[in-house]
Amino acid sequence: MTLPVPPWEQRAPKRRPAKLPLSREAILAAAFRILDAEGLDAVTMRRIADELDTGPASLYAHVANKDELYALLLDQAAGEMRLSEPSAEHWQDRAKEFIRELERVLVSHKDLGRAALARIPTGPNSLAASEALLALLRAGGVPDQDCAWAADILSLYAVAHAYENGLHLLQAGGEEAGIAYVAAIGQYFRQLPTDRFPNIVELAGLLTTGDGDVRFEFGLDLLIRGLASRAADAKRDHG
Amino acid sequence: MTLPVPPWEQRAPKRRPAKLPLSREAILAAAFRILDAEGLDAVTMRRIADELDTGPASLYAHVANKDELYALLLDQAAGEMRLSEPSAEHWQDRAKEFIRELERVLVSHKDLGRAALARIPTGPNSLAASEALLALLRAGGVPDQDCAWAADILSLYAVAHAYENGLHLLQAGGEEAGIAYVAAIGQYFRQLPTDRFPNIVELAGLLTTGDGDVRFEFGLDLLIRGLASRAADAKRDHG
DNA sequence: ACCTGAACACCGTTCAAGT
DNA sequence: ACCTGAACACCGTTCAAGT
Repeated sequence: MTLPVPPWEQRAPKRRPAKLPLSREAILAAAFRILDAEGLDAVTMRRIADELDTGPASLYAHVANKDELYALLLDQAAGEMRLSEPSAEHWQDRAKEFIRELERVLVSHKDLGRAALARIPTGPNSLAASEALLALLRAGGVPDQDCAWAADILSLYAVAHAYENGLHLLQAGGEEAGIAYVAAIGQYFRQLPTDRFPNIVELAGLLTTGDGDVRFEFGLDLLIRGLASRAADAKRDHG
Repeated sequence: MTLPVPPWEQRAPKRRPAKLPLSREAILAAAFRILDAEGLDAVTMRRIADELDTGPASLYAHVANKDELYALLLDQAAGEMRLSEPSAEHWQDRAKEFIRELERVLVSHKDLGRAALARIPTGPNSLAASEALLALLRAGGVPDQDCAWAADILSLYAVAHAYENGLHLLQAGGEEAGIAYVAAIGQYFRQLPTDRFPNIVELAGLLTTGDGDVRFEFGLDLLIRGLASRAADAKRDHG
């Protein structure tokens, strides 16, 4: 049994319990909520403002612009990476784990990887991650210039893959729809004219097998083999 | 006996000199003009319509939506690639040339590479390019599954690099500004606290040396070495 | 110092109406 | 069939005004 509320105590129903004071943290938290639910495209200044019961202009007291906001999201995500210690003997495994971890964290925030493309990360968490990767590679005896460029290339690979993976996951509306889409592409390849596209037709099956993970591992294997091969060459030439 | 001319076939006297009839070709041409001058962000339905002296709604009679338009741009660009014949002995060089060519064509259209990310190309020119790449790899004796996945990974590498390169070229407002930006990043790395970021500080120079091209070649070397290494392993295991 | 409403200059896409 | 104007539901960012 519920008692009637006297008219003088009736309030407009507040959909949100308490309006927290605006802050960079609150803005980032709201941004992550939207990002994780709907993807990066939904993370607009106006949506965030909505989420915080204010107007879009209010955000600009705490964040320079949307680009800086994305950089902050990225650095916060970088802080979620679990970094491991260098190991001379197992540098290849450690490097692989690092790149997997970067990809994992990015995909866990949908298509956040897109925000990492074409940006040199300079936030504290991103720097700590780069530092760890460089340490991993140097411990393995990879030449310094290779370490520097490899850190760049390996991260680019993780980011690009994370973006593709995250977007598929998002727009297909789940893992299953993504698989169905790839299967449909396979069918499309199979029915192409054999005289013009013999290799595509013949390899249609192989082109569309493997989920994101095994394809990711394949590229990772190529890159690390390449690095090891160069490191071996350098050792031979030098010593 | 003359048939009546339907109203829509009657030609209105053209008051302005050069208004071509709308067509997919005219729309694509206008889109490329904007793209090559200002980059992908400027290629909006409304800008294209402006360029063609019409309203944005008119474009939808020729193009399903903006996403299809981007796919068409991409396939037309793929048609600009110069493809080479397979060669068993020189498959590594041929594969490298292919990836360089893909990157070159994309960068020649500013940041068009972005439109290639997270999209499986299905247009005729893109298919012809994929077909050529698969032929190149198979001629070199790369195992079929490796060919299939490598075609994907190598293209992803070219596309991701082209996007970064194209964007730097665009937003820096030219080659020189881009170099200045990288140099500034180098200075930033150098003044970081040595205790927290020893490797970044020490490698600051190496991290920021090399223009886009030599960094691109480095990654390409890693990938092709990796492929060759796998191919050698497969040969050993199998024969 | 922080927040706000209103405005500016844009978007992609739809739809009924025109030729 | 093709094209159009107007509208809808959005954007990022600025700015003068408020507290």
